[in-house]
Amino acid sequence: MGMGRPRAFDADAALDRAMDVFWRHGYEGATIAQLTEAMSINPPSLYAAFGSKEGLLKAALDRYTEKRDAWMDKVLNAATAHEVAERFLMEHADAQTDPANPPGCLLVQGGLACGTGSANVPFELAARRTRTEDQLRERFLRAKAEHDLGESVDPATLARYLSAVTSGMCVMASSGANRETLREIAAVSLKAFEEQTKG
Amino acid sequence: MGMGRPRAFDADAALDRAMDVFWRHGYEGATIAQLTEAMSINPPSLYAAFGSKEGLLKAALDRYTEKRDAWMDKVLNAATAHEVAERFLMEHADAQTDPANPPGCLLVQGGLACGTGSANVPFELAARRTRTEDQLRERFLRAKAEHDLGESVDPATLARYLSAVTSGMCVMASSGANRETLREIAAVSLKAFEEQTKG
DNA sequence: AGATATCTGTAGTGTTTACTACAAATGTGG
DNA sequence: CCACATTTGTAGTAAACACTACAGATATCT
Repeated sequence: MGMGRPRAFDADAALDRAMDVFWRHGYEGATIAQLTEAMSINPPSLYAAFGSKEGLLKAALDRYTEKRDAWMDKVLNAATAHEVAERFLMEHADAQTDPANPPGCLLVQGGLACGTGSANVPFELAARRTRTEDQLRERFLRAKAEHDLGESVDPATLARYLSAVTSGMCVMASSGANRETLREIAAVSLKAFEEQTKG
Repeated sequence: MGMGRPRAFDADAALDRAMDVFWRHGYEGATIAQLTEAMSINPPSLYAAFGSKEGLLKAALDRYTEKRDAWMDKVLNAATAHEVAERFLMEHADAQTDPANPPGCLLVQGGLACGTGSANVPFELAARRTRTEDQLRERFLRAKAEHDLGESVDPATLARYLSAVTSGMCVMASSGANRETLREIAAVSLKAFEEQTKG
């Protein structure tokens, strides 16, 4: 028995195109027509490969997470907690204003509030944001064990603070804030981090 | 000549209901059917009073801004820049987790990215967010003139930082962060503010 | 080569969307 | 009480939406 006609498009390349559309217009604002055009495929190919619009989003998010993990590894591998925070903030400022991508971050631009038919999309995005926060907390926990951070420091608070600041930078980037502006915010935030780790 | 049949609903009360729907589902996620049901009116009444879905959003935003201005007055009337920052952050933590409203802030939940047919909605929301930032900057400029803030302090940076943090708190509130968590973030942010105003 | 399994492109499907025509209702001014 | 101006409820409309039936194309395996 045969194995069927092979797929004529590269799924990962197509996902990169879809990612861009979701990023720019949000989940609900992105239409199947826009997605298929960007991916250079027809609707049946999209549905055969990803099942549904939401399935496509999840696949795109998986790919996004893949890239983000590689990026986070470099951040988390910094020697000290302070340097982790600095890299995290500054790399975010740069990434969110990278002209190669739409402004901001897909995990925020994708949609914070959706219609009743897409109610779980915001949850899906929130879960992926939480992942980043978890990674930071784990790293700061390790820093505490290594006596890089003091006993009185709460890793969860630090992680949440950094997560909140970068989410806020997302919002500002989406409304046109430039790289310098975001770096400025990152620099001020880093001072709070320093102050928090002293106490 | 007569003045026509009078309107049978209270426009401001109806706008409060519409605000809630936009807040909970975003601009694109909110349907006319949901809006008319929440407002307890029929579509023709909605369109006669507000022109279009986008017109309704703007009217709801005007009402939101009205309430927000009253709230900001109390914040801006604090004696010192430090107290302004403290009130701004803490009041935001409370407001964004007020059970009387959907979580987060309408100006962020409304929609950061929209479809091509609603492309100016994100701009409309961004403009209103900028207004708050402008108010803060003006207040810090005054603080500088009053020697409450030092010569080397940049009011624009301070305002942008606070704006970024509260936007980030919005994102976290929308994904379920509770009041204590937001207050914690506010407290850490306030330290950055203090540190920034010392330098 | 033949049978089989999957993909591709065309051309749709039913549903939901924002929005509205129209006639009845209800007020004001003369 | 009557002409007029505006609102209200019913019942839609055209367009856009996510999604798919189907037939032809293209590969693999025996």
